[in-house]
Amino acid sequence: MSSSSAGPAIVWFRRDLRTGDLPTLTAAAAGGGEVLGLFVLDDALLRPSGPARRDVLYRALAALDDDLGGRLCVVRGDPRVVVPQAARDLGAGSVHVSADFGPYGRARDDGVAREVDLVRTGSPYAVSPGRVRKADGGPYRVFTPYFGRWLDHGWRAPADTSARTVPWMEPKLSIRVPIPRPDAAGLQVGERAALDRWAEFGEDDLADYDTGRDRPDLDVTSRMSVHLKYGCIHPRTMLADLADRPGRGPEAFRRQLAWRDFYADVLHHRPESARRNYDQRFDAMRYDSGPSAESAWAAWCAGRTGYPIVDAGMRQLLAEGWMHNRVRMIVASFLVKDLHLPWWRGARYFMRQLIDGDLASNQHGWQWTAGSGTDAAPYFRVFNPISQGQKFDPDGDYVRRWVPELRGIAGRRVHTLDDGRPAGYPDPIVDHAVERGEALARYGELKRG
DNA sequence: TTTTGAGTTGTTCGA
DNA sequence: GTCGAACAACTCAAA
Repeated sequence: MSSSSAGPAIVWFRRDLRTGDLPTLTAAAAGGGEVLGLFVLDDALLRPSGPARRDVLYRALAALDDDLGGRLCVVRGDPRVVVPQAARDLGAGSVHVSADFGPYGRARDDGVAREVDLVRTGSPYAVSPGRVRKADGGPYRVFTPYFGRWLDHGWRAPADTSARTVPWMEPKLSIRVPIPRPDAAGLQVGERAALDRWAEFGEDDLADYDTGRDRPDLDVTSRMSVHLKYGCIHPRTMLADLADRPGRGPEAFRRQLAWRDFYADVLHHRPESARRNYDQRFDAMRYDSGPSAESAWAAWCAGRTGYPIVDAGMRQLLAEGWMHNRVRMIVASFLVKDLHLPWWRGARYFMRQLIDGDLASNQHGWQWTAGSGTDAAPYFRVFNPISQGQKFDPDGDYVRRWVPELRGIAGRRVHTLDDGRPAGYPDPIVDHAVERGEALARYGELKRG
């Protein structure tokens, strides 16, 4: 089959909900005919997403539909069935996608490709998984050398954006369903919102990103993760801007974009590591179970552990569907090393709650904390939730923002609660010093085992 | 071929 | 209060 067939071309949107800097669209428009914009609501992906991320998806779809002049065609079902059906109904010559490298996405796309002419152009990454290799051809397991090759690799300049004005086809498919439209109030997502936020971050906080990014109280991170999640902006667009910005801040931000690519690369080479320990020696790790473990789990989820920085983070997650990265590490360390619960429970909970939940970054970030991943933290690196709070939320503003019970306590004493706990705020559910020792003992067993 | 040094995100202890 | 050492084991690149 060939993309020069008589019928229209289909652009099947997935994690690329934009029209600018979109190679898929350029490829589809090259045939000169009409283009149908298609999105598939796939329950296999929607179910584990949780309501907050589904809401963001619907917002991004609504924005894309507006950009297409109301011509985005949304259908529901298994893509292996409905995409070929759409192609048949329209007599489409080809279906254009940007490549998906996740375990589910790859299997799904291989299935669709058996039925239609599926043309993969580009991916959601600056450097696609599998393209950065060691001299011996194998994948990297350590970030820093990966980063060196990643920088050498470079990325193509932003694609021609004139394809924005392709002749979008009227979506007259019978299987079309309406786009769920959340309230106009709330988080702004979509291509325009992503570009606006990126410009705002570049003006306000990028220059000091290297130091400010670790301070949850200051709230000066980019908050671009949610826009990257559904491809409302491509990292290539951001890297092109960063190239004109010297300094430590832009450099630190470029590193963060490389981490996103690194973890996608790791997952690409080891798809089973989304669910299982990357380092299988950790399969022998002892975890707590039973009623007291479940009650600790419930306290962690609800933000009622009695450790202020942990509770602030978990409550921000519940309220915003987002948590500052430094605090993600603190709460993850607490679940794994203070409560002795398995990383994948925390990872699954994050994937349900987070609006930016990205499988590769989330699962491997958790494995980094647990020590079972690539480039993992040394096992003895156990975060102390009180000193982490004092160091990164030095005036206690972040804690007071998210834990109302503690608003009456001024300054950094909100972390130590030296003068007692306000009524209604729980006592610590565990003793950190004791559980740190317990965690080290269990890690020690792995080495001997 | 072998060796050497460095590596996102830390804490505690003793001097 | 500050400071360096110790807390493993392994990957990877450069010498």
